Amino acid sequence: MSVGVQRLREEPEVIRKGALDKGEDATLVGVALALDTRRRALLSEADARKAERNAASKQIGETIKGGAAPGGPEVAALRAASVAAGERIAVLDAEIGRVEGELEDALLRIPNPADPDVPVGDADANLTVRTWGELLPRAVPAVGAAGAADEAAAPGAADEAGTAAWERRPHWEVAERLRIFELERGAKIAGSGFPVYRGAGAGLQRALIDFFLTVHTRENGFTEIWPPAVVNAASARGTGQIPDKEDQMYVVTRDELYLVPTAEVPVTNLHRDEIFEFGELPVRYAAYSPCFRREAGAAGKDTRGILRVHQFDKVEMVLFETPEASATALEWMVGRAEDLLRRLGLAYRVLLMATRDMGFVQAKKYDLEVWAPGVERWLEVSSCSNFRDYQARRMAIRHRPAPGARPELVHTLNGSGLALARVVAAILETYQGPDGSVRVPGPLQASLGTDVLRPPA
RNA sequence: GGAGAGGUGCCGGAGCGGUCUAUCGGAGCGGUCUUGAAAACCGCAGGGCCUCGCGGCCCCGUGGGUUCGAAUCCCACCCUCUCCGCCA
Repeated sequence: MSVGVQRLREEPEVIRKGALDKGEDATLVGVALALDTRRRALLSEADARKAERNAASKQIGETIKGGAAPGGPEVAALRAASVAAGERIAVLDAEIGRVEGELEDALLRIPNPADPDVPVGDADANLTVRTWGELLPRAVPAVGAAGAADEAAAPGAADEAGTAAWERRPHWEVAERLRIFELERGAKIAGSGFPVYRGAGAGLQRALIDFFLTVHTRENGFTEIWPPAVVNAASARGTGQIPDKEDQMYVVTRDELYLVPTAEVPVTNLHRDEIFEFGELPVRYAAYSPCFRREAGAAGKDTRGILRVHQFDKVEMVLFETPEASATALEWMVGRAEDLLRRLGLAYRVLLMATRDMGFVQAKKYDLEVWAPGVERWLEVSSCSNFRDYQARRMAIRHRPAPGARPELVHTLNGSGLALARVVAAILETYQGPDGSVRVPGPLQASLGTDVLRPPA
């Protein structure tokens, strides 16, 4: 996870500005550069000494083979030279190790510069790229119209939309009447923030996962991956979960395993330390996984319902692209996530995140936010990013740009397609009726075996 | 969990203290020949780092150790395979 010394030497000003734009410490660029210079000087001397030692050792072998006594004066002199070089090497190697450790440390704290077309600033500078669908109000007027939801929803559903005025309820109230969440019991058996889905609620989870994966594999050309729910330390380090976000992860200390916070971690690590041959790219994976997040420090925020929980479900898109193709691939991937929301008939907007709101490792990032009319808020359901070569460098994921050519780093991207819990919340709030029923979006009807969920009598 | 075997460059597979600066075969790349292809032959050829370049250094699962010198010897750990045990 770093910009790499190569680029640091070539365009330090770009890296420096990138750090400033993201509100990070730009002085580290100078520090890293100085360490790199020192490292190279040390390396040169160490290499020279090692060459000396190798030559001496080789000569010892030849001298003995030539008939000299192994304990004789000739051999003893050579041996002394080799030992002297060895002592110097030990000192230099120790110093190199120390300098490289510091360099890596500095590099780790230099962010990936944002692409030139990313707005500079904090969250206020986020750009709304586009909005789709009708933003339903919480208060439904008396004349009965279901609005945007109708476009993709069950035909004939509008006639039940009422005559009397009413107010949409937040999703947790809708779910309670439907008896599809078991939040208190989830807290009992695991803890607060570990939701239990019951009946049609469970079916809804299964239907959404299946819908997303089916579209991705059959229409979008993704290869489906069903990854482990835990990863080892090397993988957690590969995508940068440790050391930066260690507090966010659940750790199985006994076996040194980490519960995955997103399928990005296991799936991106699939190709760690590998070289794609010419013509193998792009490689595009879609993967479902449960996602575990401690959400340390988030207590009290969004605690109602299932907006912020410790375990949720998500289908993730992970792309390995050539450097030339990654910019286009990001736009394409965002389009794939949008397509899912449209088919579900959920209003959403696409935000281009500004430098200080996009994260340390992303070069460019879009957020998809779905409209939840029951709470009248935008909910983030997808985050699609291009990391360029920043992640790939740490994981040594490379490709050959031409047959037999030297390997170069790939570009990695990933994006949610989509995160379930908030989509469920949006569905419940968008498609609810005054009687507590919820119409089922078209793509999920076959799987659920009904076009409407009704509260039990 | 127990016993045994093994981890070498893209793959297969030698090497078991000093011409190993890692043999050989296949795949790969370039070339000769050919209308084209195959075959044959010739050449190049793993990954990383330092260097303008010449060239040098490092990597034989990982990390330590012994030695003037380790793929080769010693220790620890990891992984794979076979058998046994246990078990969705």
